[in-house]
Amino acid sequence: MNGDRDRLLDVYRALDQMHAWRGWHWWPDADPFEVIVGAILVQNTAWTNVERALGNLRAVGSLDPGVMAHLDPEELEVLVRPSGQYRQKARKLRAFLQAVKEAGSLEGLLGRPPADLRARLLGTWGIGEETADCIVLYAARRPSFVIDAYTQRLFSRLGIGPAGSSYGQWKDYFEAALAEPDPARRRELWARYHALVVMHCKHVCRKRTPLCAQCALAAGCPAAGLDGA
DNA sequence: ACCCAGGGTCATA
DNA sequence: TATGACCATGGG
Repeated sequence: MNGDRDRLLDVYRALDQMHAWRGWHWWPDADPFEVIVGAILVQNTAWTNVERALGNLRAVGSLDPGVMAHLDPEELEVLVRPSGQYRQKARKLRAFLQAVKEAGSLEGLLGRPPADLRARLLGTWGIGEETADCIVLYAARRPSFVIDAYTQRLFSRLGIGPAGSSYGQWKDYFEAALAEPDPARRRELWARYHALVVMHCKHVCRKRTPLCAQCALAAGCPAAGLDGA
């Protein structure tokens, strides 16, 4: 529906005006493999912890699929330990490296048609829908809208969203409402949209300390009355 | 001493 | 399909 698109673009512009000053120290232009490692390590984890783990990996030159693949599994666990759930995360990284191996190369894997790539990622142990979409969007740089807990929380508050509540329903809703004829423009809009949502929720629209009265979205946000005395 | 963070898997009903 | 236990570190 066209009204949905307009509402989403209004929110987009509001978020952009609020957070553009923060700069773009987010994934959009980072190295693809680093994006993928970050996407796996950040699962249910604070980003500051992920930065430590990425720092460890960088320090030993392992932010490279070929190098990481030759690490001792136990050594990999030690390196990613600060990101929490370190045994699971190390196993997930090795599962992804196996997928790379089967595809021949990282470029070969990321170069597959987006739907094919997404299916292959979902077939990899430790990669679910959100992580797969992050990889398609920010590493392979193809359009695929990312849904996360922030997105559902923010837009539920604003009374915007699909009929159902499953990941696929949210994804389909945003992709339909924010359609663009040109794939490059589509990817750009979706990438920036998700980045803005994350920035907004990290800095403003947090669950325990809603600051909606100070937020440009306050007029449409039911949580606006929760803060203040 | 809690609570929770940019999820995902597995077992159960 | 849907809910719950589990993973585990570090910051507030």
